Amino acid sequence: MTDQAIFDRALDAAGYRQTAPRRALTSLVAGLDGPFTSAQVVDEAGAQGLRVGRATVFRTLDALERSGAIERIDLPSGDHAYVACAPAHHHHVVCSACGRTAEVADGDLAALVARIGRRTGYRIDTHRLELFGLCPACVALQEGGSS
Amino acid sequence: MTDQAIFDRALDAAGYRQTAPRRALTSLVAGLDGPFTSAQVVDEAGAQGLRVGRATVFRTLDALERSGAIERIDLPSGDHAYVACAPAHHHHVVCSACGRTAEVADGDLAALVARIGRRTGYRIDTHRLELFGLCPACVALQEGGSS
DNA sequence: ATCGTGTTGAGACTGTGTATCATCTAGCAC
DNA sequence: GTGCTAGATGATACACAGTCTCAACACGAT
Repeated sequence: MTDQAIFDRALDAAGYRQTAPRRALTSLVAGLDGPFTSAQVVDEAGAQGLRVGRATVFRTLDALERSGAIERIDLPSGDHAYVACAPAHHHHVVCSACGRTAEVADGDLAALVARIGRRTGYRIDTHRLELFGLCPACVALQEGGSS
Repeated sequence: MTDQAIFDRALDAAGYRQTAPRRALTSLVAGLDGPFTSAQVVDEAGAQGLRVGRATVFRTLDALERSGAIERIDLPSGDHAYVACAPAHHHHVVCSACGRTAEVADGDLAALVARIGRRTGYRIDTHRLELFGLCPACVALQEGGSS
């Protein structure tokens, strides 16, 4: 759950116009927990009776991504999903049970990436680290339930 | 460039039958350098006059992935690609200019992942690290050409 | 209020990947 | 070698994500 205003401000800052469909979508997305796929947003928009075209959903997600308000991640299944996030460079841990995500500061990884660059001779520009597992709540639930 | 026999052996070991279409495809894939997409394999198969169905290409790539002979990576563009690789857990650095890849041992990352697990409280099962940049050859080329 | 430009929605389109199903064949037992 | 059977194949249809087009529209600057 994120504040819709954050999204709207990010879009505004990136030079995108404030329009009714975009506000409707940022509000919708703000109400979603965990990572969401574009299909999910399209469905949810339909369920809520928003009359926004599919293309607009993709365009708005794209705009949000460009303005740094959401980030695209790749689920282990190969699907693409988005997560709301702070604009700084960081990574996500995704709970494979409930979908909850946590952000992880880049911190130590930068050093590791630099080391890999030295070792392989590659000049590394970008990297992507994604972590999957169980969040504390789901770990507790599993341990409570399966004993 | 990888040895086709490695692929065939991997398939065999994983309990897959040796069939003509599979051998044709492993041979084709063995001749590809760098990461390749399924579309690329389909096209190449057509170009070489192999009469294998599209479905078979997908099935064979799936079989190769399951048997650990190739691994699926996600390009920054969001496309899915495959790379031939050793069966041990590791990561890839992909050259964004020529597509050449290098493998990076998991090594230090394991410690980092453990630390992230402790810090976030997540019980991390799997992770994915992908690095993109310029390989040594392309770095040299760029420096030579752009001065 | 006017105007230019960015945005919208509908639908056509492209491309990737999966499902179906009748046919075929690898590999095994004999 | 022959016959058998599970697994594999290819053609085709299908499902789905994402892009493109284009006429109509509306934001927001003036």
